[in-house]
Amino acid sequence: MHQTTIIDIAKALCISKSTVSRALTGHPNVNAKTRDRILDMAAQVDYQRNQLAISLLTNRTSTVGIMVPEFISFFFPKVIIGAQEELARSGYNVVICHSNESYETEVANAKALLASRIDGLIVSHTKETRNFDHFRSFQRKGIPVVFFNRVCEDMDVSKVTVDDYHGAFQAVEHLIQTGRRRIAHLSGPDTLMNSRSRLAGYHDALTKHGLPIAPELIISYDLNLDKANIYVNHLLNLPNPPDALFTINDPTALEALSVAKRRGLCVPDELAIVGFSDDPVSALIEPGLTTVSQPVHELGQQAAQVLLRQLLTEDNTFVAERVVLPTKLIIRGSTVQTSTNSY
Amino acid sequence: MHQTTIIDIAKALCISKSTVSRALTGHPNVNAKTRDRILDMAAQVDYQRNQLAISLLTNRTSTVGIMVPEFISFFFPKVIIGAQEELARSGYNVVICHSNESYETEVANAKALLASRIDGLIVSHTKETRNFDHFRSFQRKGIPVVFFNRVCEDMDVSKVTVDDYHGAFQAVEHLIQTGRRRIAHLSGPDTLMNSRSRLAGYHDALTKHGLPIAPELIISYDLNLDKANIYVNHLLNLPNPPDALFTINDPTALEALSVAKRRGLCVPDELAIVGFSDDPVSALIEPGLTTVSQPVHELGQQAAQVLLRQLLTEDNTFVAERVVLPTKLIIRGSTVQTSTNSY
DNA sequence: GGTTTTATTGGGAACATTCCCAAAATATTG
DNA sequence: CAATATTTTGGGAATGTTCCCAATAAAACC
Repeated sequence: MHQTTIIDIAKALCISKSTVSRALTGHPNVNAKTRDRILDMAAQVDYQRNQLAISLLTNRTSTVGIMVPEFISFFFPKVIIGAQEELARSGYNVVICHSNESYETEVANAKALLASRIDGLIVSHTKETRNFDHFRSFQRKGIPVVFFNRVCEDMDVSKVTVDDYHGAFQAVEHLIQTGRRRIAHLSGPDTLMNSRSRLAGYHDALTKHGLPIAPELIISYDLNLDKANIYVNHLLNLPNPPDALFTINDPTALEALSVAKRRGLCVPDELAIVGFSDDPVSALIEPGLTTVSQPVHELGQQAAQVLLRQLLTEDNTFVAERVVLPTKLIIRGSTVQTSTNSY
Repeated sequence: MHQTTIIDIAKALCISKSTVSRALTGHPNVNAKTRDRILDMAAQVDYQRNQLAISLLTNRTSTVGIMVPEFISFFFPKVIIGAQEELARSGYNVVICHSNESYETEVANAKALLASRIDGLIVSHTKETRNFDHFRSFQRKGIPVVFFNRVCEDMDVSKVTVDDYHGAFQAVEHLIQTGRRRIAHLSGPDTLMNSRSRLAGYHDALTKHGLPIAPELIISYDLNLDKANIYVNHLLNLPNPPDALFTINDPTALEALSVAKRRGLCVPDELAIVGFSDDPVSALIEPGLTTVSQPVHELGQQAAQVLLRQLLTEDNTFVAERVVLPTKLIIRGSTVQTSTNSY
């Protein structure tokens, strides 16, 4: 099926395509009467410009790609919305790819985005990603890349994260200050920079307060929630079990909470639990989950702003930016006995 | 910055662009030796085909647009994933637009998708949408449209939904069978077809069991969660308050649950609550929320399959399909006293 | 070795648009 | 009214690719 083009309009009105183009793009050098006739005709045939042709000619798509590993959790959608709002303000469209935590899919998505000639890329990589060549392709071709949340250390590109180290440090310090001494950490895979940072925060908080690092209390897992309860049970079955658990994220902490309940453990008295992210669910359940909240929407905004700055720097003078947003410890019933269980 | 083209490769090897094109597209009529040289060179310069040029020429983008009103809740992301899996299998890319429940944004998104020449559209409209002309544009231009979840009655296009009427009917019947007599309904805006269907199911269940329709117990609201508690409180403040509440969706039901708790009402004894959708949170809270679950992932799959069938029917012989997926009532503590509160 | 067949290659149109430059039409000036 | 200035219009190149058709090169046949 043929879609109406400016040539169709030109023929119908017996004028040249140049004039039609001028009228439709709002160029001033066109007679008012002619312009009206053209606009009328365009409306009548429901003309829609062909962005493909324009992008091909101008070598700009006004489209930014956003790649995320998943978007079932609240986190990535909210980041995307933050970024999108910011990008829309500057006239950029967004195409969203989710890799389903699969490296293969991520590489395929990268190729597709490259072929579709996006102007920039905002990305959080999968937990499987060890090789970043598919992202370096963008860099080589002069397409700005901004990493967020899960960033690649080795690439000289802009990165936007929250202060994972400090958030974890605060969380663990809170557990120590409320009297816990055997604090376990259910960590993420070491492919993830934020996972490593949180582990470092955990480590340093213990050390600062003179507590030993117990390797048997540190478990790194692949974020596959189905397996979380296995690891939590393993920890609780230890001869000398932990009195507190700091997890890589809230879903894991919620699993832990459910395991603790199933085992008849009293939370927070027998086991204190702290998550990371402040998932909306964490405030709804009982006891409420103590967690490290991060400015999710702002994360997206900042990533977009950094990218926009780079898109506006046409020459190659742009230097990679590093943005670190603050986290905040939210204390709820999973670490501190609350007088009331109501909301 | 200039990206490598087949012409660059052709010049470098002193051959014609036609031969390069043939080699890269896997056309058989090219000398094996020449092909190897071309593929080597392409790999060396990290050549990426320009999809814009190909799409312009072939008049096909192999891209499907998916428009949703929001994607913070678990529902739409999961539908999108279902659809995307299915579409990827047939070699289609997906571009996702969310309208943030704004009609203006929806129209703007539709224009952008039209300009970017998507091959097909899967859509759930905003709660503000009363005029569907921006979707008729696609139809007129021969671009297949499939509505899901929130469908437009007046358009002759394919539609995929769950059985909202029956789901609501079952939910209300369950409330009646467990002894409730004054059942309130917190409904969605009447712009939404599924909202109207659920209201009809509520209505007919009451009628079937000889219960009166009490207009003061039916409130239609705009799904703005901040206001939900106002309406719930209003209902509970009635001289003759309801003993059960059926809500348009789970987030609303969760708000109601929280209001009931704040008021010191015992759920389910003094107030039974049923939601719709089976949000993951509904199983985690206490009491668990009784709700009507829908096959979310399958909804996306089916929408994609219907669209794919239409995309393969090149002539105009395709007739609109209507798919209705079954719902299932999940009974939890918010309507029936459970012996244990554990998971 | 010449002729026919087959394999391989190159040239150019087409896709829809913008933008530059020249041409034409109109308006302004002396 | 002629000369000049201004407005308005049209023609054509360019964007990167595929595909058709013709041209060339190589192989096969008599």
